[in-house]
Amino acid sequence: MTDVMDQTVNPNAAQLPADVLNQDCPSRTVLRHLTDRWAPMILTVLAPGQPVRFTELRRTVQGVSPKVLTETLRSMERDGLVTRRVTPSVPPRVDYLLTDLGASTVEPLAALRRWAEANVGEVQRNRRRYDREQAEGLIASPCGQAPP
Amino acid sequence: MTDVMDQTVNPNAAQLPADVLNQDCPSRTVLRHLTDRWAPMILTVLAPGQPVRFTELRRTVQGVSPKVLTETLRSMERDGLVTRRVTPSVPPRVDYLLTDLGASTVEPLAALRRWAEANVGEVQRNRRRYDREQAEGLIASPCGQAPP
DNA sequence: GTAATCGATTACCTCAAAGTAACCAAGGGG
DNA sequence: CCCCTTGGTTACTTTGAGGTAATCGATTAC
Repeated sequence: MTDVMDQTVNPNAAQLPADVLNQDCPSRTVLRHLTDRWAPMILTVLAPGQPVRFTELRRTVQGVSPKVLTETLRSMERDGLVTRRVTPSVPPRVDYLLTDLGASTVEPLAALRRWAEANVGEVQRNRRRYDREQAEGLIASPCGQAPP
Repeated sequence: MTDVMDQTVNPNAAQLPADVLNQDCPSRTVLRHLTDRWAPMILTVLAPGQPVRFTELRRTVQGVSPKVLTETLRSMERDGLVTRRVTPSVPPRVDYLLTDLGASTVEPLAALRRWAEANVGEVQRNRRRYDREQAEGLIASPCGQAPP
């Protein structure tokens, strides 16, 4: 659960301005958690501000296993992005909701998600073109003969 | 190099609007590449628009190995985010520069990077508080006696 | 002659993240 | 009596992303 990179490796880096390009800057761990496999999707679901139950999250974020969903939510709770609210009942009810800090990630992450959704077509075309050109270059020269 | 998720698993999902929450939507692969470990940092360095040499990239993005830098750049070239420009000389010179598509990722990714750099302090405080509260709950009850 | 440069590639290894499957308690419904 | 529910946990396995170190070829600088 705890992360090796949570601590600053180089003690001299402690009070310098944060810079993800700097190997020792702890902002790298923050960026990595934000870009964890499931975190952007979870934050997308929580973005409207309504509390969401564990099982509903599990259904909405398609393909996530309960183990990984729990782990990711714990990590986000530890970072202060979400609040876990337990209602003791049978069956138990647990809601997750954004903190103010978590809510401030919604805009940047939504922009990234929108970019991916808007440009998936162009990216796929680029990939096909690249793979085709790679194959051409490897198999034969323009005249149908093997390259020198 | 090629990616299993590059193809749509469910053929019926082909022409639906892109949605990262959908397990079969190829936009998920796009989002994942954008959030690859080194991609946001590489795009940060290329953001100004000037071509950047391989070795300069290697120096600026601290901690990246040549192998992984090559892999990441290839993947970004395949997706159409960067252009690789070779100048045959001795020693060889290779520049990388953003395509228009790549340039359009700069804003969203820079916003994410800025968030990480701006909030690293608060996140670290949250982590310390969470870990402290966890330790308290596990070790002793408020009266110094073991919990029932 | 030999060291350094650049932009890789290769083989190999490691480790953390993710996946799988089983199980839990405490009740309610059939 | 058995199974369903919720929100997990545990143990185990898999994967793949990433890291390490060595090497390359062609040339210039020392």
